Amino acid sequence: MHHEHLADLLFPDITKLPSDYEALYPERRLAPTALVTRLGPSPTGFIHLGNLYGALADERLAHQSDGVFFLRIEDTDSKREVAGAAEAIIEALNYFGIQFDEGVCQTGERGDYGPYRQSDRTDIYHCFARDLVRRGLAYPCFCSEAELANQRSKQEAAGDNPGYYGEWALCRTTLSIDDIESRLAKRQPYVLRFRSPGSAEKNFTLTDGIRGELSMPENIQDIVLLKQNGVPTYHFAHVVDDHLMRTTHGIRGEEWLSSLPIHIQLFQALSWQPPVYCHTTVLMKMEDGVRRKLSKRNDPEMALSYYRSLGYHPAAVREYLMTILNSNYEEWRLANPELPLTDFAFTTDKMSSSGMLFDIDKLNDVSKETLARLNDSVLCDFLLEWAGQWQPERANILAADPAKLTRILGMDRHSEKPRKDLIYGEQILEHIDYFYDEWFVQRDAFPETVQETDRLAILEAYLAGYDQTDDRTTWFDKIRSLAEANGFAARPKDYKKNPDQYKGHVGDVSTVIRIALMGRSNSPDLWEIQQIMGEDMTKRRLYSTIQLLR
RNA sequence: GACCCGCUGGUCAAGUGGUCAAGACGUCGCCCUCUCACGGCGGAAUCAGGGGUUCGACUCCCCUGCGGGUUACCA
Repeated sequence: MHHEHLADLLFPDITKLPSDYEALYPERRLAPTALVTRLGPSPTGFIHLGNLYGALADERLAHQSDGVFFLRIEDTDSKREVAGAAEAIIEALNYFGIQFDEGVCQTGERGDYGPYRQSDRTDIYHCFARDLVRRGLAYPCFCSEAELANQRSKQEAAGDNPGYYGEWALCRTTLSIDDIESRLAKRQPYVLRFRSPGSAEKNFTLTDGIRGELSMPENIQDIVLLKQNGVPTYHFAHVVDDHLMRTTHGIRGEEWLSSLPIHIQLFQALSWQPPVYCHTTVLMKMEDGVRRKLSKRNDPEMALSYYRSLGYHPAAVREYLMTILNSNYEEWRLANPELPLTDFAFTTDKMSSSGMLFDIDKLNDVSKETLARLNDSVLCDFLLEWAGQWQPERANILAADPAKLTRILGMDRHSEKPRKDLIYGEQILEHIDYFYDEWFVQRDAFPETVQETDRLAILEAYLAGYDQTDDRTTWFDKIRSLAEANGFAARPKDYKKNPDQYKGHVGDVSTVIRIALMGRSNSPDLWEIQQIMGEDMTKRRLYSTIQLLR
């Protein structure tokens, strides 16, 4: 009976009963196969690739099953909180195509299972904490930080596991109700601890959505439920929330695997069904020959903003993430190049349980394939928008003639075998900068194999015979004759057969023209480039190079 | 230290007792070709190690090693 008394003592202001909340947040009226998932970031202001990786899994699982995906802000640690972080998270995920159905949003909150910020749910946590106290499953602990530290060193010295459990859980057993009452009267600070019913000898098993059967020893730690300031710990808060918000699948990082016994025990203590936990793996990188977890401090490529600022298309990042998220996605994509990724049947059991290396080469390849499927004007709009945000001064130059930019981006991309050399904004700009006088630079030198006098002769003859209205074959026939006239083979094969008879072949000649026109020896189809550049720029570039050579 | 998770080519991986151990990226070579790109063909390259169980182990069990995580009134 004194549990009841203690509960009243600790939570005098709590009037609602657990059953009230159960009624307030009833089972969702969804199809039995519908999944309810959530993203529960803490608002530290930093959102990384790992967050997006998990969010994409959450999103797919919920939406492909006609379920619900919601955003819950887990702000129980005010020390780490950054103002405006929630909005930043929403905006960043939104950019990469992740939409929430429910929870915290730009304009506040929406949904019937809120509030969705843990800091607004104190009464709810206290109600269930009170219930645990009432049932003898939680108790106040007055041990100070110093006492706990002291105890921990004793445990270490004795070779015992550290923590607040069994014999070491002093406040669990030694405190009488009178003791507690007088300490409370003196306003002595305390935390509320869980009275763990576990035993270290016993194991429990459960099925992880990703890892399958898991067997772990029961939790025996009397973990903290409510901190001194009355705010719940993650352990307690997420259990209450996931139940009341009727979450069916809890996708989270593998760093939570170790505390799974705590969470399962809490669900049992509250007589609730836990969600299907799905513990994802961490993203790592290779450094000095060893695998290392990707860290936000040292690895800029961890930040989502990194990809945004470089101008990776959100669809490319999503596509890459899908390939590492589900091992059969790539195969599916190969068979269905045109389908939206939402047509893919995503499953948790195809997710990897071993730590994977982040592979920028793969991302780039996926990005090439993705951009190849985008039509020119969409790509153009994307590039303009990206540049506008991250490179305003360059954006102005591009935006002056969007039609030209569209043509540039469309070069050689409309055949059965389109070019796939566009990867991300920054790279694309570098790729096409020769179209703009402001960015034109002599990147490559003339080939050594072509004498200086020949360079000049070629360019002079080319300019003299240049006709913007030539079609592609006429134009190239001119180049062939130009090559021959200057002692170069009209066809590379002729040169290969008799290298001694020629100075080089038509390829060398067009390289000279390329250098003059674009400052580089490699480029897409020269004729098409000239068509886009226009007669004026083409002739001007040829002429100024001729001047230089003279 | 203890506990937990993981370990197939350089990378992502398929595989669930019997396979010449898929595929993709990367890499190398060849072909196509005015360069680049695209595409085509081909090559090199993998079951962490050791014990079991079994007629037979990448697959099951144990040990070791390596990597990661947890061990907070952070999440």
